[in-house]
Amino acid sequence: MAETTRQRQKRQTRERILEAARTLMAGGRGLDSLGLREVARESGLAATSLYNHFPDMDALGLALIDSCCFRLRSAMENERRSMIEIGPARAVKELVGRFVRYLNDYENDFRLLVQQRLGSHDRYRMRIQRELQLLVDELAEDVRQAVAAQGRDPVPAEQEAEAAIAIMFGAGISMLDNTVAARKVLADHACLQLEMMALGGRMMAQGVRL
Amino acid sequence: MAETTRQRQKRQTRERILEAARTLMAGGRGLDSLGLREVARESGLAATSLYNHFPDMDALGLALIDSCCFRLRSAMENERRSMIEIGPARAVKELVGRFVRYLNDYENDFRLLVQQRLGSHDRYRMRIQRELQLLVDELAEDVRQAVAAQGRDPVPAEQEAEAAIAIMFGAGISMLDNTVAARKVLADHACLQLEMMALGGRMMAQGVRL
DNA sequence: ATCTTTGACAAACAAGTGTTCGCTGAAAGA
DNA sequence: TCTTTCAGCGAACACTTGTTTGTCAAAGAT
Repeated sequence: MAETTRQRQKRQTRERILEAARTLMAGGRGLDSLGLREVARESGLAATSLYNHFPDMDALGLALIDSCCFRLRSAMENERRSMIEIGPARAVKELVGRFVRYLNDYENDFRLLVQQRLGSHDRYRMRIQRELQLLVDELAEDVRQAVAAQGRDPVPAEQEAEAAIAIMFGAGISMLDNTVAARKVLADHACLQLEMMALGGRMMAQGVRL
Repeated sequence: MAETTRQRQKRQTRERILEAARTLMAGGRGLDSLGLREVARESGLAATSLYNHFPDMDALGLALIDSCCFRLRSAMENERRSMIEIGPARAVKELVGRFVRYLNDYENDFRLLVQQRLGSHDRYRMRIQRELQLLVDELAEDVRQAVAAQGRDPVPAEQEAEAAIAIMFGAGISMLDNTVAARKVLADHACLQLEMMALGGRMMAQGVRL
């Protein structure tokens, strides 16, 4: 069934509201500090009109977070050119590269997600935690594939992935307060750290211990 | 010179204000959502009295953050029983152990720090970033000492420390939404991840590559 | 004992908050 | 063509916000 004019306009307005919220947060402001009237003003609507699109302020925030989760997933989605083909060193570089590109494009998304990961709002937190877990799982699967090709013990794959995400997000947080140019060196650091991690995982699977 | 009655009372009142703010944040609330009047009410003072202790609301927040930084430093301070003595595996366990104890004691401190690390307030952010950098530096020094005893190349010591902090903080964030009991398994994961990291660092220093 | 300092307070201000209600005009369905 | 639906709007409600001003009483200094 085709979309009626009404439906299309409503959808567009809704998008305009979310975009306005994004714009307001661009200066580094937190989601909590956004006011309904402020968002309404920025999107050129009356304050009350927002209630035609979101039942309350929380719903708006959740919609915003949802879209951020979606874009993070899309940006970090692996093309499944497995590590086996390109080798682990290049795989790390690709992973970090994707992440840096995401950060440059959607810096405020990332800020919002990391901020709200520990926000006061339970629904927001759970939504984000679930998303990050999916990210870890996906990466763990990649590690497991590469590992299987080497006949390694697959035990630490999840731990490796979890640590890798922690390292990358930590680097990302540092990058936020740096110029795009200075981020390159931070990205190199992250690569080195991830390589150490991968190397340690391989050795540990081979039975080497500290 | 001895402390006069006036000075003592003022100091105590100031402490009472900060303690009230802490109490209000105990439920997981963010610093941004705290109102001056709310803090005043909680500490049994008139709203205007807070201005006798802090020039404005931002100063109160900064004082709060400062005290959180101090407690984090105190809790994580190494007794300098170097890794050489106890071995890297036990060193990791001790590090994580200290961190978990800190987290159980000062959960809201940690929450506040991680939250405001990406907060909208520049002064807050920089204060926290500096503190975390000190933590990394300190840990890197420990790593370097252990490394020197083995005649290893000291290059990746800072990277190893940075990654280690990222891993531990990542684990800490996950722990926040879990019961104290369930945190033990997360702590074990963190230990494993840190061991992988240390192992990778050692191998890399020996020239082993991916 | 007198004078100065100062922490605590109440009142007030201008502006902000999220949300509800009743209305209007245009699009959708009959 | 007539009727229903509903996105957008202005007014209003009952708060809350950070901050300033002036007053008062207790502590410190002389």
